[in-house]
Amino acid sequence: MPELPEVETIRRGLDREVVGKRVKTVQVTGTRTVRRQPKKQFVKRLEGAKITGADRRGKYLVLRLDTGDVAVIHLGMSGQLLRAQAREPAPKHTHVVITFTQGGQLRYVDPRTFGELFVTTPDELGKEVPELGSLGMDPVDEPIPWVKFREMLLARTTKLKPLLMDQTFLAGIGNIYSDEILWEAGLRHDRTPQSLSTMEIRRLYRAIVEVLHEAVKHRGSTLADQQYVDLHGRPGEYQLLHQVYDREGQACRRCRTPIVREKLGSRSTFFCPNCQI
DNA sequence: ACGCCCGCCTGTAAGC
DNA sequence: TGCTTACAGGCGGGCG
Repeated sequence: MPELPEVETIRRGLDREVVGKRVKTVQVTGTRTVRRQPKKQFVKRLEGAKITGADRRGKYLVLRLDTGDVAVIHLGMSGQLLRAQAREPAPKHTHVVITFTQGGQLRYVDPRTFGELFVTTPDELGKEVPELGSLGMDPVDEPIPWVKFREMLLARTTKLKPLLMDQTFLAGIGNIYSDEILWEAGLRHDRTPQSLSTMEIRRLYRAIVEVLHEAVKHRGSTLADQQYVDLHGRPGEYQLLHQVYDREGQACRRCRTPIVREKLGSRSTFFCPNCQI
């Protein structure tokens, strides 16, 4: 479900709501959510720890702990983190509940169970967790120098859409934002980096930064299924500004041409056949 | 090293 | 009103 803007919105919520709090108890009820280490070890390394910071790397959330460990959260397709009071009934598919000494809980809810939580050390993050060690630059967290972007892009031969979604190229972009970025850049999903003019590379670079920043500003995209909500259960608003994603047959806001949906593999790609060349 | 396809899951909506 | 099928923000692995 969530891509960089949604995860960043949740990170900001964690910064306000759980950083500074101390973990009292941890309950793991789901069987798949904590799968990288024994559940007992996960619980033991969290209980008693104070959360000292909330970071994001691509689509991963990293909570720093005063024990020196870090708690890593990946939401997969349907994961939610929700702030709640202990007396409120837990929603269906609540798999992990973290209760704080000051009261209140952080709940991990995930119907499809693709997401996961684990506790590790900062050292192992880069080494023993390969998907985090090989993450590309994060276009919101660290501005990418233009020259470096052009260099990185031209070193790859993958078509633009799968390249944007490749987490080792750039971290945080998924199916929604790759389509939105390519519309903004006026480029088709199947162009190769080598086919781009300098001006087109510049447009792509600018579109990546602009679309992601705008989406963060509007607190991410919540689609009809309401699966993405922030810590307080509130939806985002960037879906109102989507130009192509989930707009098959609707008029392009720039040229009125109907938006086309194509299947690439098993996933949908939306684009304007007139504006995107 | 790549691109494609599947599997991992549940819920919802569309189609018959 | 069913029952069945397709599809959904991610990712890793296996295949050719």
